[in-house]
Formats: sequence, structure tokens, C-alpha cells
Amino acid sequence: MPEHTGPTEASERIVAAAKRLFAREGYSSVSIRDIAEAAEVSKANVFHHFASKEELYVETLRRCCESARSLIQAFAEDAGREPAEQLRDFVRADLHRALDDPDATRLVLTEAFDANPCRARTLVNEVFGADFQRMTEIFSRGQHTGSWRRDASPALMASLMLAANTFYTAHREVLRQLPGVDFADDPDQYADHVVDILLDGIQKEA
Amino acid sequence: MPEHTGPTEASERIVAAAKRLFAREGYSSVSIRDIAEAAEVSKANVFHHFASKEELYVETLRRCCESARSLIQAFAEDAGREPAEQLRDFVRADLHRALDDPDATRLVLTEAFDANPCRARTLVNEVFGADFQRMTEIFSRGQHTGSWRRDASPALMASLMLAANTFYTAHREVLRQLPGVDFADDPDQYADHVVDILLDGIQKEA
DNA sequence: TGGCCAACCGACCGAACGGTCAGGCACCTT
DNA sequence: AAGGTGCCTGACCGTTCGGTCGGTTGGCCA
Repeated sequence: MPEHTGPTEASERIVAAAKRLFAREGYSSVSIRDIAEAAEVSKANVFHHFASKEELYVETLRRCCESARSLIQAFAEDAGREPAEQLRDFVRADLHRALDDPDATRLVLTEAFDANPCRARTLVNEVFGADFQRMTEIFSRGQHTGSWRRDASPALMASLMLAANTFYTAHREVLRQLPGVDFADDPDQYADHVVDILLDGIQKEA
Repeated sequence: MPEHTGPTEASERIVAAAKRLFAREGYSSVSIRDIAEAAEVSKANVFHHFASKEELYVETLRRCCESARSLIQAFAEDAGREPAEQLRDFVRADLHRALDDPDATRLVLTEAFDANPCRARTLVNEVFGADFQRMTEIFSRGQHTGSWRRDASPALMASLMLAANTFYTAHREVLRQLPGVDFADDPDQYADHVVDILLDGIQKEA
């Protein structure tokens, strides 16, 4: 709690309600009254725990960033495996993490939507940076120890994977409406096919 | 003009200001007073031309969808060329169109950000559908007349291209902050490399 | 010349906003 | 028993919101 107070059952309910509402409606569309009602506390109590609406939002966002970051450790030190399999597992895991907590994902993605340089830098440091670097390392290892082509930039390949997962997460409903799309409700199938295409391209006959 | 009135120099300024402000600040953060001031008209005049804030937003969004859709004709009937070159040109053109009118793009992408099924369907019909279908056609032709592998779904490949361009447009500032990214200010280079990877994959030595 | 109507404006309205404040209540320390 | 402290509340504040209204202007047609 940024305020002088400690965490409480009520303050946890406030943050939970704020996360849900901010993610679904957006910062400006949600009033403190809405949050207080959803958390079943008085409006004044919200201001007891958080100095302002802005501070409540920042705290909520901070927690969402934290939970989005926590994937990293799970993938520490699996260096013995094939880069291609590492990549596949990582893309699948990243996609699942994003889909498992849609409110947190949505809040972070909204923040990343053409943010100003300062916020973008913070988000890179807090959330995207580690995953991105991890992915570039997989690509670099594939280039140095495997047979991957060396004229493709690891950063660009990692961006493409990040793009694939972000798009799937952020625009799933649009995907669902697009003709010929049968993978909108099967993230594993999507991740597998994306990695397949990335690895082998589309020109080579399978 | 949805209202009983006709278009005016002032009403055009109102829509222009609304587009700019809605795209940059979001619907709820922008007041009619802000728009009126930016358009240099009175607040009452805004309500003279548009029945409500919501109606002004819908009209603004409608125009943005229109301008996003207008690319299609430019690519009608170039069937004689190589699918690979068609694809490259299309991805480049699509990216440029998005970057040329960032406010319109941002408004449409915000609307597409996990919209409800009804809105998503409208957006697909109004904006994404045509481009998406055009891209799937290129992939299908590549599979039938060229040597492209037939086990990859055209819809998935088109989604991946859409994802690449959307991500570049929506999260360019984040890209700029990511280590090793040197293509954040060179969309043509980005589009070329993305298409290169899609065509040949990353495993084959160049 | 007179009537009409769209374009436009200043002033105003009730509602909702973020935020404040004095005080009640439960619990701890002395 | 007394005082202090953190949690919590209802009532209230000034401001801003979307929207309305009465009225003025200026061009067009009869």
C-alpha cells in the first residue's frame, strides 16, 4: 500500500475491483464510486487506503506487471534442449500466461498502446524486457549452435513472436469473426502453427 | 452528418478535432468542451451538428473506418505477378497506410481491442475483412500456382501478417525501447524482413 | 421587403465526478 | 480505566460533465 496504511481484506478487494473495472472499462470510464461499490466498501475507505484515483491505478498496474513478469523463472536453465523446442514451449507458455489473466494482460497492453517514451521504457523494464531478451537468446543460440540462418535479426524474430501472441490476446474476438479462422479458441494450435511457419517458412514443401 | 443539418466548415473542424482527441486521449477522457475549443466553435454548436457525444464518436469512427478501407482498390487485379512479390507489396502498403494516419489507426485499433462480438463483426465487415481476405487469396494462389507448402492455413498466415503490422503500429514506442531493435523507425525494412522470414523460415541457411 | 430556416452562441441545468472531513467503532498499550 | 491508533463511514464540497434553451445573425426565396 502506497498510503500510510497496511494491506487489509478490504484494500485487497478494492485493488481486485479496480483491476477488473480499469481493465474492462478504462481508467476514465471508471469512477471511484464504481470501484467502491464493486468492492463493497465506502468511497471514503478507498481514499483511506489510496491517496488518489491515480495512485490506486498505479498500484493496480504495478501488481499486474508483477504477475505478468513471474513467468521468467519457470524457464530458467533449460539450456540443454533444442532451441526449436525451447522456442515452441516459450511461445506456448507466454500465450497461456496472457490468456490466464486477461484483465492484467489487458491493463498492461492498454498501457503499452503507443505509450510515451517514458512509460514505454518503464514497461520494457518491468514486463516485456525479460521475456524479449529470453526469446532473443533462444534465437541467438539457434544461430550459433544450431543451423538457423544468421542473416535474420534475433530482435526482429522475437518481435514477430511477441506480435503474434499480443495480437492473439488483444484481438481474439476479431479473429473469431474472420473467415477461415478455426484457431481462435485453440491457443496451443495457434502457437504451434506460428512456430512451424517461423521455423520452416511457407515456401518449402512440407 | 447524422443530424438534420448538412456538413459545414465548422462541422468538419469538429470531426477533425474529435478524431484527434478521441484517438489520443480516449472517449471518456475527452469532453465536448475540449473538442469545441480545439475546433474553435461553441459547445452548443457541437450539439447543433451532433445529437450527442456518442453520435459524434460514431461518426468520427465511421470516417476512420472508411479511410482505412480505401486501400483495397489500389491492389485490384495484379494477378499476373508473383505471389511472393504481391505479398511483400501488400504488407508494405498496409503498414504505410496505418502509419500515414495514426489517429484513424489508433481509433480503429482501440475499438478492435477485445471488442464484444457484435462490434468485432462490424469492424471485420467494415475494415479488416477485405484486407484479410485479400491476403488469404494471395496465400491460396501461392499454394495452388506456386510452390508454397499446402499444410499451412492461409487464414493463419494472414493473421500472422496482420499481427506483425498491427503490433508495429500499436506498440512502436515499446519496440523503440527494446534492446537490439533497429527497425522501429524503418517500416519498409521491418516489412521486408517479416516477409523474408515468413517465406523462407529461419532454419534454412540463406 | 418580409418571412424563414440553418448556423451559431452565452447562459444555464441536474447529475456525477474526485476528494475532504468529523466522527464512530474495535483493539491495543499503559 | 484511559488514551491512542488504524479501519471505516455518511455527509458534504467545489468542479466539471453532457445536454438544453432562448435568442441573434445572415443568406435565400417569394
